[in-house]
Amino acid sequence: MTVALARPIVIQPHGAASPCAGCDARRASVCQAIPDADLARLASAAVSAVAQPGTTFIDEGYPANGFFNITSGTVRLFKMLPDGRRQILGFAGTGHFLGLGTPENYGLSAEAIDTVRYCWFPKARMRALLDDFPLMERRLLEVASSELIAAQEQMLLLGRKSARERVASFMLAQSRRGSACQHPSPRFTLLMNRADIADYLGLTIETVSRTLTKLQAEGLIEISHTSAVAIRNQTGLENLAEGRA
Amino acid sequence: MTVALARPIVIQPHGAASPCAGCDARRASVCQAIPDADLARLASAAVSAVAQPGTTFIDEGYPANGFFNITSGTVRLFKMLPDGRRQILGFAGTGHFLGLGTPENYGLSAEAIDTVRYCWFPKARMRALLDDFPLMERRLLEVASSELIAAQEQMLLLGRKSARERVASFMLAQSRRGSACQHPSPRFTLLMNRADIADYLGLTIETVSRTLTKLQAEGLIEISHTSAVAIRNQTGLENLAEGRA
DNA sequence: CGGTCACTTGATCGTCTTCAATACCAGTGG
DNA sequence: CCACTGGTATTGAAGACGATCAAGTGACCG
Repeated sequence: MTVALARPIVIQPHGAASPCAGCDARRASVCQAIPDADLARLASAAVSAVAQPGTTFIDEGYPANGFFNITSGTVRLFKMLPDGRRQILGFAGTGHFLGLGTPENYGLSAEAIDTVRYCWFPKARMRALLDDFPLMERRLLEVASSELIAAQEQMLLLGRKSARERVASFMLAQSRRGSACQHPSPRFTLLMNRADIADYLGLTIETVSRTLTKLQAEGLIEISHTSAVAIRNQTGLENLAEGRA
Repeated sequence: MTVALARPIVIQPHGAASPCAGCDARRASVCQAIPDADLARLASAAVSAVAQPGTTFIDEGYPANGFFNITSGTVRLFKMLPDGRRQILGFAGTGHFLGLGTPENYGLSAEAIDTVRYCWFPKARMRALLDDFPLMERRLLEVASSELIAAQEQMLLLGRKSARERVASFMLAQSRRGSACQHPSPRFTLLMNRADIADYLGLTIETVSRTLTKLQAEGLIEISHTSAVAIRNQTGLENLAEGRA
């Protein structure tokens, strides 16, 4: 079951210079807790790397030796059963912090969907960083808390929603992606394939496909080229997602 | 939809004396992060209260005005859909900390299964406590992390396991309850009814009942008086729970 | 003893899965 | 230019698992 460990290619061990200063992800990540003056310290604690599409860079069950901060690209996080069944726990994009809730061994696997760049923090250095910058620990607690909320929402979806409701919920969540607290955009691109969506929603590829076709026929959404989505009826979709329809 | 807010009965506002010193839950809770010398400070930040069986003391969607630490009893945590479908997210017992991941409004509801005693920390006082005892914040991060891991495990269960596998997983989890890192005990009592189990596992009462009957017939477990359980075949149950059977 | 409540058991039904075929698209080479 | 290939998505038909509906059992209690 366990896939061979594909080791990431290390690009540049962060040096005394400060690559963090110009990091696109910093604003959106836990690194925002580190003041500008200490960026060199932050940079020296991390190593940046790249994972090619399809590469697994965190393996469930393997010793947890560090933390990850995604600086670009998209990652699927998942758990597997011995017979190959897969449950995708979430998708991580720019600014996402991985490795939380990892006492000894990683509790999930992470695989690059497209080309993924990330910073890797060895466990000990992360510990030291947290000791010096309590604000970062507080930020981490916020992150963990919001992940917990998201996980609970997903438990409701997986345990109690129908296929239609799951797909509707997913589409709405995707439309909100990126646009933090702003207005969700009615047009967006799916970053993952049907298999990913199915394994995220606890369905099969076929059911996802059928459901999407149906939602389109009903005028709730519109899909072109399998990944370009437009929300046509926001409130209709919201009612469906919340089981009010 | 929303149940009328049943306000908890406040027993004693913690005073300068220190009820925390003799608290059974302290060892198992985030309060262990507070040194003995500062127990008075801890006690003055909290108010202890009791929730009668069936009482809802956290309401999803309502303003989050504080945190809870369970000192005795068992609580069901859940989310609901407008039409009444319920997903139980977990059960909280002695030492459990509630209110994490709560920015503005509570993201879940909490209901006492039996008589529940708890300490309530108003938001502001909790904030102050965390500022003064960074160790407590660290402890909170650990708690949040382990809850996240548990939630992810449950997502796998809800999304990808069969009814048999779910029930088997649940029974094993229950047998491990309490006995932290010790050997799981082969005999235990279910603290919740069939409806709770069903709503926790994303099944119906009938399916849970049927499945339990079958597992019993197969000699994997034994149930007496509907709530006294004995594990008869641990490894068989484990194989089933992990989908290896 | 009737009533309630929680659980169990049975019969039928529906949703989603499974299995299988087909469509679609990009890339490759004749 | 077009057949060929491989990967991904769609569509169709049949089947299974769990849900729903309904009845029955047993414990507890006034």
